[in-house]
Amino acid sequence: MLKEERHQYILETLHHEGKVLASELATLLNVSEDTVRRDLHELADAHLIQRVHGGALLPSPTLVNYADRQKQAIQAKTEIARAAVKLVQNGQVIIFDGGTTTLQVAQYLPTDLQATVITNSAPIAMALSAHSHVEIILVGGKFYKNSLVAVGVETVETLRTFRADLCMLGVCSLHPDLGLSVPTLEEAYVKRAMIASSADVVALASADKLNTAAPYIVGPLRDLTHLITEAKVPVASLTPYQNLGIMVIRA
Amino acid sequence: MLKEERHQYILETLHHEGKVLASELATLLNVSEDTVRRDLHELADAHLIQRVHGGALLPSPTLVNYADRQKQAIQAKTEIARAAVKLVQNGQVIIFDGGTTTLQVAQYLPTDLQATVITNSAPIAMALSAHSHVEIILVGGKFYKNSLVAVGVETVETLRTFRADLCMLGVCSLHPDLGLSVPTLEEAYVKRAMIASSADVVALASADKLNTAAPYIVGPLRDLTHLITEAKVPVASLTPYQNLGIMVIRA
DNA sequence: ATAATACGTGCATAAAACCGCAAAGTCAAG
DNA sequence: CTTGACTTTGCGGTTTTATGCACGTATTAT
Repeated sequence: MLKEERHQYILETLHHEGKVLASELATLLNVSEDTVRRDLHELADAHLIQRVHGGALLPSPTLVNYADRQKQAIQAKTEIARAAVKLVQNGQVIIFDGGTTTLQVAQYLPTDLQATVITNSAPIAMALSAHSHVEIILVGGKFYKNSLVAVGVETVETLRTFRADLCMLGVCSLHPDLGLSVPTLEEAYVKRAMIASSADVVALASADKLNTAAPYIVGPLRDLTHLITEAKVPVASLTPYQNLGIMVIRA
Repeated sequence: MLKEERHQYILETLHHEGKVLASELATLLNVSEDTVRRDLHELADAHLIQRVHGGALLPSPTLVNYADRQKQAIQAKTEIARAAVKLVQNGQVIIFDGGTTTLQVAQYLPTDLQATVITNSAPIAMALSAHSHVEIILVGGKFYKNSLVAVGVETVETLRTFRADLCMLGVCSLHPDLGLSVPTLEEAYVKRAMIASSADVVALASADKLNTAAPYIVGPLRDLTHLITEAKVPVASLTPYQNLGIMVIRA
């Protein structure tokens, strides 16, 4: 295995996992720890990673914040992401919502996928730039700094003009009676527009999102066609969703 | 077997396998390793492959590319950026073009700046998220993977609806007679729209951009009000720009 | 405080790259 | 067909690079 391949691999896993351990990399890549250390050293010199005792972290502070959140329940999110990826097919038009979970999905899409992706999320657009056969439409608007997505009238109006096969929706709160809800009004409008423009709507919800509610209601549960959540969620608590005809997947 | 055939074969396997090893190719093609090395060298010169110790990889994917570009000539870029930052004032509406130089400018903006930034660049929007008093408008459109900006009709139309005080324009090629030019048609349209919507236009051009030209003309030099370039550029070569009334700053 | 782990450096080795040269091959004009 | 200019290729020798190992030091954990 070439040095540059290892570098590539290290950067990829780092972006996926949020951190890497020198010892793990050594066994994973079948090289001595010395070599891994040298690799990490070089990457750090190029400011592509942040070297720390025992391994490395993501470099930029803004990314790290984002990475922090990403680290939380990484396990769960990657599993949800893997399950979500199975739902997409070549040739589809897919709307991608913002958020760390949907970003995971984007990163796990096969690199040779042919599709059109519509998104209001800057990180997702950037992540998908590596996929040479994916056409990316960035939906503009007022930029919301917390979640790094565009929101507002323009975003909603633009989303309306599309007709997508699939929508990957990051979910903040989901409740059998109250439906889908979010913490800000703007996000509610945007998600509503995404749902309205998509044939199928896939909600990605980690366990802690289930059976909670937030101030602004996006819409009723029957707007969703699929719900992907963690395996640890008890089957019983998912029956209300299934009863509404939602295809529930426990990743 | 002819040289061109080998080149063809090397490119094919590279695109198929993702990498090639010099040693493998030598046995596979029944030529000496020296010959293979010479082949790889030529292909690398033509930027068709990325030469590494032991073999070659695909020419670096976009994201890495972007990071690379950001690394190069950091020194010059930060100086240009520092000079550019001095031109912005509180309360202004500023259009930010994409590109690594303008990204530097964004990063060097004082964190307490109060302003509205309009941009079609995902990295710039993300970078400015750290500035809590800057309102960010992300302009959407077809996402161009190379430079991580939105382009296309929608981008241009949206840009037209704004009226900015200042425009930070990343420059590809600048020539006293031919004016401002860029490598793609789409970018030309976008930059033209940015210029049209701004009272002042600041061009950021490292030394190697001066007195060069690219296929697509954005417009004449008199569209610019300011030109910021490196200190190492000889004063004499800047007089044609000054004669047009452009305020030239050597950072 | 002490053990365990991780780090950095120098060194040895093997592989890969580079250099110059001469042999072999290619091509076109006479 | 032959000659001569040019290109391409392989070979020997040298230099550079990559990697693992040993060992002393630094950092973290118990």
